[in-house]
Amino acid sequence: MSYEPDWNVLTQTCPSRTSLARIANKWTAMIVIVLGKGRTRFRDLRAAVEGISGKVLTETLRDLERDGLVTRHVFAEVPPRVEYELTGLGRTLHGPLAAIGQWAEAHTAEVLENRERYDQER
Amino acid sequence: MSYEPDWNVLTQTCPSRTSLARIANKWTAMIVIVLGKGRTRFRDLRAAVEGISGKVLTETLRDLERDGLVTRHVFAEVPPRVEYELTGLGRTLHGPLAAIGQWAEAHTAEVLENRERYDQER
DNA sequence: CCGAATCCGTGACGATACTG
DNA sequence: CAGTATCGTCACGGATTCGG
Repeated sequence: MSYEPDWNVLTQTCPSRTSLARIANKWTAMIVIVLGKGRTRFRDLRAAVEGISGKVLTETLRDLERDGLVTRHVFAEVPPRVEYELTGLGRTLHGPLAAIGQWAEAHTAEVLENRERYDQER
Repeated sequence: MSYEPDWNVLTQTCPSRTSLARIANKWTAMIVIVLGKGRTRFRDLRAAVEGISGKVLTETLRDLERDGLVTRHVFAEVPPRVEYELTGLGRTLHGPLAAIGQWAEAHTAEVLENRERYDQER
């Protein structure tokens, strides 16, 4: 794995920032977390990521496919069936995103307390 | 460190999802990455996170302060000086977010290739 | 001069209806 | 069932102005 130290997400024009913007968002995180469990059908993905609309799910999956993080498997059946799966590249992203999700779950109690204290003080 | 298995970012109404939404965004990631280097003045933060507007930086820092991830130090000077610093809780988030940033920098070449291939095929 | 508030446009997101 | 299309809404984000 070659690393390009020239690329810096903090630099405005660096292409790496477009990658950061794509992966550092809640829908991408949740989708990749679910896909980490294995190949998943569109319908099940939509059910697992509670609250996501079909439109947003489709769009996010398209973007992930375009970036080579997800592969799309279409079955010529009626009713149609489409399954999504992490690519090798996508699997390298699963760990970091899962860590973010786990951080959120593990520290929410503390965060909620902090919010209450902050809101009371003002 | 107690972990609450009941909390699940995939559940629509779970409070942990509000935490996820806050930390899984590009501005938060970049700000926390910079603050990981140490206490930083607002002006320098704005310069380091290239392209961010003053308004967005202020708002994001307020939210991070509210959640207890960042402390705000105001100096009664002219011109004014305000410095921001990660809290203990904020430092526990630095690693995961830095990993996301490093992933973006490390895999952008591959992502760009994938995008070109995808766009040519259609 | 630096930090923050105000104003306002744009784009993301959700809901609905429709097609293959 | 898996999208696509259209539209309405609203939060995000940029430019500008204000305050100290």
